[in-house]
Amino acid sequence: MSKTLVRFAPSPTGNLHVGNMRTALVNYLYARKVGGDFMLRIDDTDDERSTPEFEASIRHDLQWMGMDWDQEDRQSSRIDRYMAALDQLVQSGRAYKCFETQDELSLKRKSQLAAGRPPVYDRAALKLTAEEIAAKEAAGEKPHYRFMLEDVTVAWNDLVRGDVAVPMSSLSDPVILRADGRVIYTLASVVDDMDHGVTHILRGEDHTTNSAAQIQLFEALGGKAPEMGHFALLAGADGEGLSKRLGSLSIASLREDGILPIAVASLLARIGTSDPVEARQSMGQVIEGFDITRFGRATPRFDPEELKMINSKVIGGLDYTDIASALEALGVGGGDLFWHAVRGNINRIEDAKMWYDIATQPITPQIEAGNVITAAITALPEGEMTAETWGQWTKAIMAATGEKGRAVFMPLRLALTGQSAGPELKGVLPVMGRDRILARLNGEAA
RNA sequence: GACCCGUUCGUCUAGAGGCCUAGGACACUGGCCUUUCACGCCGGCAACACGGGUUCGAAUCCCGUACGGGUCGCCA
Repeated sequence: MSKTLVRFAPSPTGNLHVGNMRTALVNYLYARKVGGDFMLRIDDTDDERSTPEFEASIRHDLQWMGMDWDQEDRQSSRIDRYMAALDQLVQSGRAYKCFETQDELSLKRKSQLAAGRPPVYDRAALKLTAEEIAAKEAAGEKPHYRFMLEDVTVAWNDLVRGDVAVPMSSLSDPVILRADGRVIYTLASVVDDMDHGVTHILRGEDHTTNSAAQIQLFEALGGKAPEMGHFALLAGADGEGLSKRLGSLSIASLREDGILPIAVASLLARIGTSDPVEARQSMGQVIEGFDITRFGRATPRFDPEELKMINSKVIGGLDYTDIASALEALGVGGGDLFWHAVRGNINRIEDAKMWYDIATQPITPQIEAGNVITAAITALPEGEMTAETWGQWTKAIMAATGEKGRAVFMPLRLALTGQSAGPELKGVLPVMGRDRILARLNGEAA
């Protein structure tokens, strides 16, 4: 049994969104769970749409997510291999030249559709004689090549969908080389998977029929298809296909919204499975609980609100050492004490800055009538505000006023922060400082 | 249009003929705890898309309908 190798094979024709990232993540987790290798393969055979910028962005997003890869390759560097494979298919009679133009083909499809028939290629090119082909080529017509499908039902045991059967009669012979000489992904991918020794192909169910054709391609090339797993695609929160609104769900936009990678991983690795979605603190935990057999066949909905909630939970469990540098970059002080006070009250790390500003920049206090504030002013301990100040102070206020609980607490919160809800004041007092506390208790905008 | 897949609490799902007066998690919600909030603990609300059939018995099997997703590219 060879070592498990899976791959994520994006084409650099756009930025990663949650759907892509889920595919990448599933592959990554699968590899890590069994101690196999994870490969990044850049599928850039479509050089009209592929750009270095998109490739860089994809790499950046993957790294941001905390995914590392053990191997990498790119299709544009393997053209020779693909041409050799094509040659092999031509020799064995499985690949053939076609001369229809794209217009002719789309016209053909249209009339088939109109007649209520599946738009399957009619293999007209197979009827061409050697002379006709020679004449066309002499006239300067460039052929494209198709792979001849065997008319059987291709079946396999899918890692997530169970027994799958695709009758090939419903499929067109796939084009594998374009008239302009560029290789099509269908062939390139199979050649790569064979050469690299990919053991499992895990991708979205939109590839199911592709897989059926490619299984024949693997065999025609003298190889054997890897294990396959096709998971259901994500839908939006309203049940609509995700593709219609990808813009707002790009990884980059999530990052800008202050969503942490581990929150994204926590959700994407579990959505559509029977395992509970929980906020994890590390990729190791996500890997540990991953099980591809838990995926269902139904289309799960991806709700950005759920991601936000998970993000809040992740943040609530973060230790100061985890994000000390991020806080420093934001200009948030107060150290461990302040962070612990604030982490349960924020949805994004950036929000810590908001509470820090409330503690350190002038605000308008809300002074509630009553004797609590008066007592607070006289009872405020002298000297440096520490972690112990809050306890001593409130105890003194309670003793002086006879009030307790919320009656003591809320007036203080309103006066000190101007808000009715927020982080534990115990951790806020030290950064606020005695002078500002006193001023706010006196109703000054300090 | 054809073909494939799907449809169980708001959400993700468990469920492979009697174990289901349908279980869990998240969300929501009531209470307890607590020097607010949160956490934690205890409780509650809440679903088998619809219609036929098979069967002593169906969420589970069959047929149909509706709805959703996917595929049908010289994209990947």
